Amino acid sequence: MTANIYRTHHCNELRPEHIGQTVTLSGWVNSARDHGGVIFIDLRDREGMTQVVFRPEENPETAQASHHLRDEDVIQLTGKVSKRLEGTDNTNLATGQIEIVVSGFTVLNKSSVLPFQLDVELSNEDLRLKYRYLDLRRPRMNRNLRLRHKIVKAARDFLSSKENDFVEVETPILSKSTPEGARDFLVPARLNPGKFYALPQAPQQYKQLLMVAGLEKYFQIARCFRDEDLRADRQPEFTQIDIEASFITEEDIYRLVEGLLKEMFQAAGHMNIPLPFPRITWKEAMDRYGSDKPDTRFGNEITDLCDVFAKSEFKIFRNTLDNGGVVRGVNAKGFAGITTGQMIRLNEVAHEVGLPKEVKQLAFIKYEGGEFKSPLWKFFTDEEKAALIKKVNLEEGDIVFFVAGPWESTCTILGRVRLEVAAMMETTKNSSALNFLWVYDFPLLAFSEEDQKWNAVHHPFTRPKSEDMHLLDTGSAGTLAGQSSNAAKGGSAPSLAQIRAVAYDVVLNGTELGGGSLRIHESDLQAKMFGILGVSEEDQKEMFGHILEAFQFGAPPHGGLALGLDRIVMLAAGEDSIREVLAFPKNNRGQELMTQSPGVADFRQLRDLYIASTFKPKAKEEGAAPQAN
RNA sequence: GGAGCUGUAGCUCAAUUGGUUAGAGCGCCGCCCUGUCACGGCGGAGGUUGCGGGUUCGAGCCCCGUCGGUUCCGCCA
Repeated sequence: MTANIYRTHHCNELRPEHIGQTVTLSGWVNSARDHGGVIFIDLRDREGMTQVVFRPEENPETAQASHHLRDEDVIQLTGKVSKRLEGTDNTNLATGQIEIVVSGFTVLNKSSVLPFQLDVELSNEDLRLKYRYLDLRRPRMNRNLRLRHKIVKAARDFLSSKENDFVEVETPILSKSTPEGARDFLVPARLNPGKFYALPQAPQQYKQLLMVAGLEKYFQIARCFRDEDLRADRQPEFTQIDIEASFITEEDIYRLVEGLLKEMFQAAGHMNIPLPFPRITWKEAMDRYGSDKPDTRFGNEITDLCDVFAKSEFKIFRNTLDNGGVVRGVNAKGFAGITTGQMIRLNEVAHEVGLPKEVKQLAFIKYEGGEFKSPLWKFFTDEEKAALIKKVNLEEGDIVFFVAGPWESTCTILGRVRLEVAAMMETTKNSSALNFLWVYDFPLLAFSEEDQKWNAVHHPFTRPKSEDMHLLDTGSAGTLAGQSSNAAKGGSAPSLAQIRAVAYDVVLNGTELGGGSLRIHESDLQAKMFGILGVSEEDQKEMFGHILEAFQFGAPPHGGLALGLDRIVMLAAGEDSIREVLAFPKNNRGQELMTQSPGVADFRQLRDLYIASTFKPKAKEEGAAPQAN
């Protein structure tokens, strides 16, 4: 710290070797202990705390004035570093062997009583957000912000190092709307009446065009914007570490990102991160974990039971199997003691993610007290029972949940059940494991029943695997829906659904940290993709003409990835919400409660922008006059 | 858009089957206190139980509506 008129040292600096020196400190009153005579103050700054003492017998006027100090007053004081009295050292304080005997002080700013205490956990998040500048004074929040800085710095340093040599480039925030993906935030363009900028959902096109520009290695700590509903790990504006490089393969990306994440987590104090990360295909992730972002910190994997029930006479299983569906289960080890409430909750969860309404009750078998308990048991033959017990390793105290249906939704449902059981059993509660994982070979396309068309799973610039490239021609407009249902039944006819992308996600403990892909760099292939996605040639020209044209001027093969910085910091900090690692986050409705954004716009502002709001506030009651509050 | 949880003093929470004047801790204010470190002691202030309606002799508690918060589903290329 550089000494200046406010202070010669910070509050976590003075040690016994400073005894005898006259020092000046500035900071906040963390607590005041007024004994009537002698008064103690813990003075706090961002580095730590130092006890200061006011002694009436040495400086009567100063001591008298100190009676009026209250918590969170900002003061500047001068005094002599002294050894504490015998037996009064405080081992909880780094500066606990010394204290400052104050000769004089100034109140720089008096504090009113705070709306909440800084030393007590607060459950009212509204209040925390309204007074965020006070909330951030608390050590935990202060630590989180500084941790975030360290992690970002580690990322910058790693990518900028001589060895990696990436170039940080800023791309526009005022950008252009794209048809695919999330809802855009729009900004009216005053100089172009009737037109709008869109805030970027990601710098995707810009970074690819930087590759065409010959930059070869680009990164950016990029703010991204998506106007969708919020979650604990989703804010309307968030930060990505955005990376793109030319003349590389996915192996280069894996190696780079593994090194990068290791550096970032090490900066946060997590030292044991073995490389390389394990890899799993999307298909296997779905098969075993029912998720494209598996949490591998615990077992209870999904077991396929099609062979066990291949000859089953049980109607539901029979029909499912005959229609190309699957029967699968999850053995929740040691969860036979499930409560009624938990069972109800599990059913809700299963229905939320697609268990058909007709299936009233998630099927189960539990083995408890040497007895098999199940509504289904009576439908199974002895061979089936024996095969089942063996296949899922059903032991005393276990409960197995079953789902029968199409492969993907069956896996998804069981995957959610698996996670919910783990949450109920608090399986990962005290785990410090960091299970990094690559998920690769994602499908390129998914058929949307809602839109009745094929959509890009990752984004429209994603490169199909070369061995699947020929399948791009299997899609012709009239047969798309038919192919989709064929794929859903696990049919083997050539289908757009079977095309794999050179796309990969990096996952940590069941959270997607980021994802990327190799890109299309050929204009004809890119045009073909847009065609499959149902973007008309006219729209292609209008919305993507620049990128299609760019790909005709010597575009290098390229690819990249984006990492969700907020989530990374959240996990590194051990927090459950990214709001805890953002200085000024928004609440569930996208409001920032401290400044009260978003706010209303003045009629003149709107007029300048050539826009008018069509919003009509709901009338409270018929005939009731609107009330000001 | 849907579901769960939730709303009581400045903060964190309590209040038996619906039953007297809605309590506690912390904080705040006043007085006392010269070695504390979450200092201590004594005293005090502070509440339209989110809001509106209903049931009841009686509602913080039950019912309906509404508003806010939060978690999840939908959504998030």
